[in-house]
Amino acid sequence: MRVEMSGSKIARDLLAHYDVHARRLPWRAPPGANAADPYHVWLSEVMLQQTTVAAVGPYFEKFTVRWPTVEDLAASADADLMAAWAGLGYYARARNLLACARAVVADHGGRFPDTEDALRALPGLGAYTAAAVAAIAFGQRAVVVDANVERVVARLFAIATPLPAARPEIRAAADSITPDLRAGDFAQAMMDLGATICTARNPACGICPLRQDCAAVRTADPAAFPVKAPKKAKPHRLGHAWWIERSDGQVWLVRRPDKGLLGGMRALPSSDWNAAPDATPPFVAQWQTIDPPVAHVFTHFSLALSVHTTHVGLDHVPAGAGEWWPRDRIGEAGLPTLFARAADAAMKEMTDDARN
DNA sequence: TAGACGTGGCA
DNA sequence: TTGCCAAGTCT
Repeated sequence: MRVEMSGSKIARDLLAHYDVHARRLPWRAPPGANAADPYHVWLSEVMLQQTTVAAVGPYFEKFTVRWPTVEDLAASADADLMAAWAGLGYYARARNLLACARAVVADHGGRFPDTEDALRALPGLGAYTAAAVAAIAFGQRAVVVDANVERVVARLFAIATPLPAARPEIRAAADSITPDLRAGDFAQAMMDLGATICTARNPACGICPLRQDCAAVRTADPAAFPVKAPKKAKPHRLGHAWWIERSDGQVWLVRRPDKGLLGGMRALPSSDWNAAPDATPPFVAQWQTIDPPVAHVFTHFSLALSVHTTHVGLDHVPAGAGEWWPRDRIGEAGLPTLFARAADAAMKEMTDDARN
């Protein structure tokens, strides 16, 4: 018989703290309730990838009201799902979300598999999410390592190897403190700790339940862990977008190719992101260029998007595939943020224009 | 395996 | 203003 049923001293200290201080989040089972719904756990985990709790909240609410079960989600039209995801970013997640829901229905009878390996085989579930769902929704012992856990573990063990080289070392250390029981609570407790106390900047070591267990708190600068490799500078790029407004108040929208930036999303017609300052418009007309361009920052480059507007008659036939969309209902088109801003700028310009 | 892939908040 | 950061995955 094991002496410590709940694993390491670290796990015991952390779980005791979690029992009192766990954050109440919409996708978590309330205290004392049965395990959380695997559909809710999966949906929230995907939404939370590289995304803050605050940003996810309204989207999780909207999705669970509109699609109460994984079967409902699997039956949704692609365009509806993509539009509902608009604004949350990393749109490959939305495409994979639908593919995963459909795989769960088609291959697993509408129930999520309960092992880490089977979960890992589903679209959009990588090492982290498969472990998190296995642990949180199904109570399996799984080593759940996200950026919070990396930070907490790097500090607990004062791991000086820089990321990403430190990953194997950090994972082994996380494994060593993960309990056999309550692995899901342990994972969530580690993430709560990372989000509220063991934060990236200005960690609150004074109130940390693990300060007695922590190697970094005994160093000059606990916040210096984890050590990170320097980042490369992000390039600046230029693009053009065209706001084509018909005399009946409708605007020409296109759908972007499934792969690549903002893949599968509705958008304004646009150039690529390595454009020359002077673009060739899609057709000859009187174009107004909005000044200044829309500035937007992506993960790997920043963009100055020059927006050009024109009016066309009812007889105008744009080249290529697309659809006319009422400008008054542009908010319902599900434009990603970049194009939503371009649309705002264009509509403001058109209004000012009409006034003069 | 390193780069592609969004967005908003904060210092 | 700029850079960092937030429950990563895919290729």
